[in-house]
Amino acid sequence: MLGREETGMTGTMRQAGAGTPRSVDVARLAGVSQKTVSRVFNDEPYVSEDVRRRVMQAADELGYRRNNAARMLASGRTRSIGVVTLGTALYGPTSLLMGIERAARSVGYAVRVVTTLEDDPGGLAGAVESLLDQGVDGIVISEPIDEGEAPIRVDVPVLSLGAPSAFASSQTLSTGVGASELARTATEHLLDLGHRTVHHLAGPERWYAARDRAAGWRAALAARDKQEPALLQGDWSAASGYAVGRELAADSSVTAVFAANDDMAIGLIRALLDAGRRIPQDVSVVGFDDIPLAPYTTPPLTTVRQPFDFVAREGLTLLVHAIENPEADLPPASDPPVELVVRASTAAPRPGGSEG
Amino acid sequence: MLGREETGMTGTMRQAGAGTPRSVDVARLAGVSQKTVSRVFNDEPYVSEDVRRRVMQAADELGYRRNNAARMLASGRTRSIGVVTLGTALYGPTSLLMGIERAARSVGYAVRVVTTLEDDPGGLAGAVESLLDQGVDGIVISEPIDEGEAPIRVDVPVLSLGAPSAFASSQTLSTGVGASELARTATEHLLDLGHRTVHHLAGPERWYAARDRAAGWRAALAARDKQEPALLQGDWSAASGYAVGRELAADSSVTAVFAANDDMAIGLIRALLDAGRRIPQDVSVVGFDDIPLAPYTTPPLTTVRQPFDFVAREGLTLLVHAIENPEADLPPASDPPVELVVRASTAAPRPGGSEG
DNA sequence: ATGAAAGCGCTAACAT
DNA sequence: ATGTTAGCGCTTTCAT
Repeated sequence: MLGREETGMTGTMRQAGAGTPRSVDVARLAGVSQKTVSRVFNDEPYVSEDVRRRVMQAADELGYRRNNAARMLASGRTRSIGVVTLGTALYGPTSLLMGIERAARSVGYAVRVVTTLEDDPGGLAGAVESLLDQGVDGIVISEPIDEGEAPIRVDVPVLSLGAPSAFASSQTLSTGVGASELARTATEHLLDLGHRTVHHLAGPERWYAARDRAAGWRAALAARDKQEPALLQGDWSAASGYAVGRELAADSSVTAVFAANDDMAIGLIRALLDAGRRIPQDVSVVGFDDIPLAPYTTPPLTTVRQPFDFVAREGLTLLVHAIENPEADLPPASDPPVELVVRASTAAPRPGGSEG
Repeated sequence: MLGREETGMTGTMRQAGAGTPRSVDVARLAGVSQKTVSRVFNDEPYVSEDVRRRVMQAADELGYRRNNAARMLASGRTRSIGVVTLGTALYGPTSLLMGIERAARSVGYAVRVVTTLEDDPGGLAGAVESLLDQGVDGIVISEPIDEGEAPIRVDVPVLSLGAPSAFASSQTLSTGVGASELARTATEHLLDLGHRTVHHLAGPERWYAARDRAAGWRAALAARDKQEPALLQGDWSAASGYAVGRELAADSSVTAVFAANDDMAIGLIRALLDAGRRIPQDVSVVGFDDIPLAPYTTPPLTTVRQPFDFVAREGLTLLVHAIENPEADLPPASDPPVELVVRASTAAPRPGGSEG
């Protein structure tokens, strides 16, 4: 008594429901071989129209659905990519995540997400480990932070969105949002308005995104031989912008500040306003991101728009290319559009009013 | 010549790298059976400390990692849950998503994400289908929309975050953020201040979240025998709040409005301000969500805080319970805390100034 | 406390 | 154009 033929009730409940149909069941009903069912579902060539139709109908009738685990095991591919992103509702990272999901689904890839906390040491490594355990064909690290760790070896292509990657990988890709150039444009806008110099309210030092923006700001200043004020340090939050703003309000020599994101710009403006300084008459401020609220703040915020969707789509295309053509060269990434959105938070400095 | 023993190079490159170690390799190196390796990695009982250590070391040495596809196939469980969420960076849905991921990971579940576009008919059904194809043990639908569709049959537990679900499922769960009660609190705050009545700027009708808030607003009004003004219709965006605000500005009889989210409240305020009305002297407005920017707007926004993290964690706990105890009753959900955050956008109406 | 054997439901290679 | 066969790397019985 081996009971080999009595498969059907195998003890444990399989795939959420005991009577789930298999491809063999479909094959039997359609009067073809199991392999043919597989062919139909994978859109392989050499299947007659007639057979294809019969198979589809049988599948429909039974409510057949391919078992992904079996596919993964047999093919060695998961058709899914993992995304490591910050576990907060920040506009930038979130926009990137949504863009990636959309792009991934459109090319037949599923998305697994793991979040990190900013103050969790080794969080990135843990997140990547977890994705590797789950099984993914590629990984995208969105807006990475410099954790100063030893590189981890990863066997799948890794796309770093917004920075160089700390992960050694067979293929390490990287796309930027062109943050540095965007930052430069923002700074130049202020300079063009006639400001003597521009202060910069930066994001946390460990973020590559923050460094890029600071670099762009420096470049703009240097190109016009402007004096470079001390960097103002924020943490992306409006609260940090507010804190910096309170200090800045006392210094009447500052007439223009470029904040590394819109949230900080808004916090900064609130503090300045509370201190009785007028925006933009007394001080101009430009943000970064163009969040949906930017046009509605007081005053409406001048900012640079980050092409999140563009970057997400382009990055994902690169990653999928690397996954599916392991040896091939990577297609060059095109430059994202730079867009400065001038609203009401910037103006020329008051003549002669800039010196305290 | 069957070559059965020559396994090792099986033609196609398996799992991103040909030489990936299997559990047999670990077993061999540790001098135990393959099953024992499995035992160790699953924390099963009846493994001696000595053996456990040897296995772990061998695994470490080889860089062994369990193959998830094989585990899923053999066990019939994916240990992952799917999340359907709106593909935008809205604060609420995003916060829920992040909260769910964190909670899921803490109990050993991976998260698959699929986004929907609001104007994509049948988007929800498609998203759920896609998750089912990928293989998930449970599904959470975050902030669902009433698509008026026929219910779809799903074989896994479904958790609806913020609304009744349109999916027939073996177990359909549902947790609310207590939106209705929150809305009621917000409205009462305005009434307590002395306003004759309160207008409501609602979210899109198809959203259950919008309906809940409107219901809470109505209840508060009814409880005090206040006249119920016509509903103002928005779409969650600040832009829609702005549009409504422009119309409202002309009507001096409105002194208090409760917006269904902070973004719309901010757009509304911008329009009112642009029209020369003062906030809160001429009109009070309260928002909903308590987004991080709320304290920094002009004026700082009075709003009700949604307990996203609480709801996400609690909902996920429920879902996992349903997954792992298919027959058991569900533990009752505790009520989320209600929190009104009073800032500067609300005040008592000017005496006698409320009639145009 | 440990091991041997038998699949899980597919895809891949090789027929035909 | 379609079928046959042999795994993919685990977990699950069931022995011992």
